Amino acid sequence: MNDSQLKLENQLCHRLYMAANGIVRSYRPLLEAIDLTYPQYVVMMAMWEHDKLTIASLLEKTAIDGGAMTLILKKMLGKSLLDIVRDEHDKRKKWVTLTQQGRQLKSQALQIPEQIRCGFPNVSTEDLQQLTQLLDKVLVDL
Amino acid sequence: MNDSQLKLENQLCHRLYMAANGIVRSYRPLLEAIDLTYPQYVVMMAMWEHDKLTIASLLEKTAIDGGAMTLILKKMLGKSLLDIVRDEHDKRKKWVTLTQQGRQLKSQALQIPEQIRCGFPNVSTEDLQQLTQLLDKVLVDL
DNA sequence: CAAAATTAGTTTGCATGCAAAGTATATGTG
DNA sequence: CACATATACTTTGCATGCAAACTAATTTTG
Repeated sequence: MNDSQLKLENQLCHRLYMAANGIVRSYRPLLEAIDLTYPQYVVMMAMWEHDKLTIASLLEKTAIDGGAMTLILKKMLGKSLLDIVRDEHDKRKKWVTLTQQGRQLKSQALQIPEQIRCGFPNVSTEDLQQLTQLLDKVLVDL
Repeated sequence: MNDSQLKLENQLCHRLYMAANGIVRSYRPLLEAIDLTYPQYVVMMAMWEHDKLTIASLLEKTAIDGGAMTLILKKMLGKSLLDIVRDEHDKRKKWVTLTQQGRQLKSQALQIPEQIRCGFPNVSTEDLQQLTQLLDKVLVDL
């Protein structure tokens, strides 16, 4: 067996780990300005796109852990960014909707993607496309 | 402003987030067999490669958070995987070394990279190389 | 050389990620 | 219709990730 395969340098997983943490870290100052954590921002993006979702579909779209989601939504409720109401017919379900305030926050978030993009001058648009395709290949195997 | 840029589907960051969490998750059953968490495994890889490191260089090589590292090393000490001794001349420094047991664990870990690899039939060797290169571009901008 | 700045680690408080157990509600089966 | 399952969430316990404050020791400066 080749133990070069155990070298940190050769671990795709470790590169992903560093890149994912690093990028989330680079969002932090921008998100602080609108008082959101990164997972909260992910929830907001899902909501801005769909306006009304059950918690289950929110979990599916965001890939956030269920247990964590309960707390995240609780925090966001406290900030009046969204409302949560139980489904009339299926009382297990809960519907999440944006408040006026939650909807308005979108205008302040619109500039974030571009600002983040500017922080990665070394990554070209083609690089981005390739990365997207390759990561999707990884994701289908998960 | 184009609000398609705020769609979850278009976020590199979210793909990285899902891929990184997902891959770490796929390590879990294999690492459970040798009683390591993923960050502990990362520390072990660094140690197998270098045999003796200060905590500072371990932090640099693994990119693990300092506060977390203290706890991780404490756990690993408890499992007798490594020893930690204060530097004679610079009493701020601490040296981490592998115990016999820690060194021996490597033989059981040698098969992990290949087993993980097998879990991603959709990702070719070239894909892996490309991903590595692209992630390195991201990493230099962090 | 003494004060200021820096370095190496630890501690603390908060926010997840994750597995597993628990609750409430619905649905499927006999 | 009663019971076993399945579904949608919540709760709990543990392990980080992260920023900031803190301690101890070393180095730099004036």
